[in-house]
Amino acid sequence: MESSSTQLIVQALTKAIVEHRLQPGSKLAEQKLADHFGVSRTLVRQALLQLSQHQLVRLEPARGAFVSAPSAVEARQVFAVRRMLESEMTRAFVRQATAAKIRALREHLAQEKRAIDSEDAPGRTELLGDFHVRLAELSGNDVLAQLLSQLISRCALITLMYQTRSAAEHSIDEHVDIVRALAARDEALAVRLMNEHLLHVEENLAFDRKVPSNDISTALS
Amino acid sequence: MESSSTQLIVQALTKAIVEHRLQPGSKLAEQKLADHFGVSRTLVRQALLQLSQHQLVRLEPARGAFVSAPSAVEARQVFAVRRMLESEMTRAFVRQATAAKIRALREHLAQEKRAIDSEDAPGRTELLGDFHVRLAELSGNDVLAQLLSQLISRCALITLMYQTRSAAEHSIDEHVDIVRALAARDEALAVRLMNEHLLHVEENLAFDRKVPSNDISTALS
DNA sequence: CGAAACAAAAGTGTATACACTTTACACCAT
DNA sequence: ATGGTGTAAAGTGTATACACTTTTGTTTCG
Repeated sequence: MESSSTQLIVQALTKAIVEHRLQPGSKLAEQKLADHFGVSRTLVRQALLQLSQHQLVRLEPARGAFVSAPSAVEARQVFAVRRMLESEMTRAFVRQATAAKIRALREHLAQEKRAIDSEDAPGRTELLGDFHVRLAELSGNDVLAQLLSQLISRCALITLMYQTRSAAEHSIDEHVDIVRALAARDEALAVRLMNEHLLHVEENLAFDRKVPSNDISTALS
Repeated sequence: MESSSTQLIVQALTKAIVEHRLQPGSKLAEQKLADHFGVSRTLVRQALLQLSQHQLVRLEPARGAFVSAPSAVEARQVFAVRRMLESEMTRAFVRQATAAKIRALREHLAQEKRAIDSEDAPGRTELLGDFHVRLAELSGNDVLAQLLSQLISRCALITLMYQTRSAAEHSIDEHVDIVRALAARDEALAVRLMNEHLLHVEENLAFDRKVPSNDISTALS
């Protein structure tokens, strides 16, 4: 079992959703997606089913698939879980940090800094999220890394609506501080900074925006 | 989209896998399952796809679906994540515990005690896991509850191979202690007990058993 | 007797067909 | 004009068909 075509569709749609080219609430019609990707509805359905499990898509019986529009409550719960996982993950990282791992993180920070000037908000948000995923991967717990990766995709859906450029800069600064603490093997400080960082990100969300609808073919092309 | 038939199949298979009626490594042939549930392969495939996302099933390209047999490393990582989530969950519970919630937990403990005498090992393991899921649900974070529910299913797959009756009794005792601490609103103690409990469960695992194979129709009937 | 090669059977991967539900729109009555 | 009704179009839900891959069993050769 398992087709990589399906996986490609999942990735393409995930990217489009997380980058808000497909806006929350948009209808994802199976035949249109099938035409766009040049496959049958079968594979599209498989992909949509997966995305619904990742909570990026909502399936309504007999009505079809729609890009998720997470509620404020849900958003806060996701962030709460992230804080639980990431504070401990930070602790784990410090305990087995190596020079190579620190170097990898520093390289990522450089990438973030380069992206800050671009007008590409989705790209920025993606990179900011990737920092946390990278940290999870480097922490040596694959299960954690995969879980967190999904949670962060989910966050991106939320964050991108509200993240301002100044907030992005703020996040990068905090990432820098965290890496500094990690490099110094200062467990307590790193954990505290990570927690505060996540709280700051959450605080910067304004849960009172409109969600327009969108067309598929323009968003994916 | 979304069929409840598919969901029924997922639940039936999840139960069978978690209770070890379908043993790790067993082949899950689509047509056999389809015949058994009286549906077409289409719905079975959807179910298997979901189960693979829950890590209860492994899909091998062009070879089919097999019941997962988590490695020792993976098991330890899952437990590590559980400790991260559940210690914080315990903290959250204490902060908003009510008499009703404590009562609900006590009722669950009574159920566990009743099950301890039965020969039904899968049933015991299931109940022991349910305690943690219940706690998550009562803690008020749905996202956490759903995540933990999946992790615990995954654990059951592992645990059931090794859990002895004495270990089960031990777990129940620890559950009782935890609830006592929760009722006393003793946050620090409850968190500590939960952490120790999870460590004990993990310690009791012996990662050196054989995994026999199995037939579908007998296991599901 | 054992191993390699081939053929048949079983099984997966994807597309398509068709029933049934929802949505869109035009038409009619008020 | 407006609101409701009926009909056509579009879309989803499930089954089936068919190509292609893997597995299995048999036959043949060493």
